[in-house]
Amino acid sequence: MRNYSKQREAILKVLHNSKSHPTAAQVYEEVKKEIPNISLGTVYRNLTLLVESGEILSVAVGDGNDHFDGDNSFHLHLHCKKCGSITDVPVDSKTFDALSQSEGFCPQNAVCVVYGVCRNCNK
Amino acid sequence: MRNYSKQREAILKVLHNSKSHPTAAQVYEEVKKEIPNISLGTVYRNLTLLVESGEILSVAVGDGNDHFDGDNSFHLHLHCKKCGSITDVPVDSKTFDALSQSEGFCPQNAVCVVYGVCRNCNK
DNA sequence: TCCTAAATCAGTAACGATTACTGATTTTAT
DNA sequence: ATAAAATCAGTAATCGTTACTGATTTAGGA
Repeated sequence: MRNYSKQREAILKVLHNSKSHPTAAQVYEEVKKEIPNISLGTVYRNLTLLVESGEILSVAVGDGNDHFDGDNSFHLHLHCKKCGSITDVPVDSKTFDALSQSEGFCPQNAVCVVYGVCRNCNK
Repeated sequence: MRNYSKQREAILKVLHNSKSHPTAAQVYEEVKKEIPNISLGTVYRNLTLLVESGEILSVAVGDGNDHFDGDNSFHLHLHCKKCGSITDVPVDSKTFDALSQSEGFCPQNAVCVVYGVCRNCNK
């Protein structure tokens, strides 16, 4: 039973209008432009709710902060170890083989996590 | 200029002998069996060093803890939202399409991060 | 519209995984 | 053997995140 909330709406809008995969703190700064007295705790709580409902994705790239993605479709994230940028790439069977050519991105390593329910828990 | 250290060796051995993708605290508990007075800080510092040198992988599944993988080859991780297990799966072009059949795993979502250096930073 | 219960909020305190610091110990190369 | 650099154990500090509080907003029935 989830009620409407202006704050959650604004947070979702920030994510839909951004391609930079902001952190919770960055979402907070951005959403403050629309709702100046919003609380950082509110941002965290709603980001968690939106991740749980599948409306957004949480992306951990190992820089100590969670990043959030308003695009919840299945795609890869290219994370640059120098500038820290996170770039979306659609997934197809050639993607992994052809990253250097198609994206000018030199892949060094990758961590992919597929979320779901395992065989044992499906029984 | 990296020196040998018995502690780092033992940590690496724990990861190579494990398929369960332990957290830092779990590595600490395991490595204490061999080096009882090892410090948790030492475990964290060496895990960071090993990740930086590419000898191990850090896998964030969104449960609040970093998990570590002694297998640094490119593969997927299946994370069960019920039991929290993390399972390795080799990557091939059919993998994403056939997860449910081949692994009995029902994929709900996925976050894949490819680490590397982007086009701009390669200039 | 009015009213009540549930949901959400802002603000703040607490938590806990991780990092930084200290002086002692180990490693490596001379 | 010795000295500089690396690493260590132990502990304190950091900081992203979560939990708690009493106040406010939402939703649905009277």
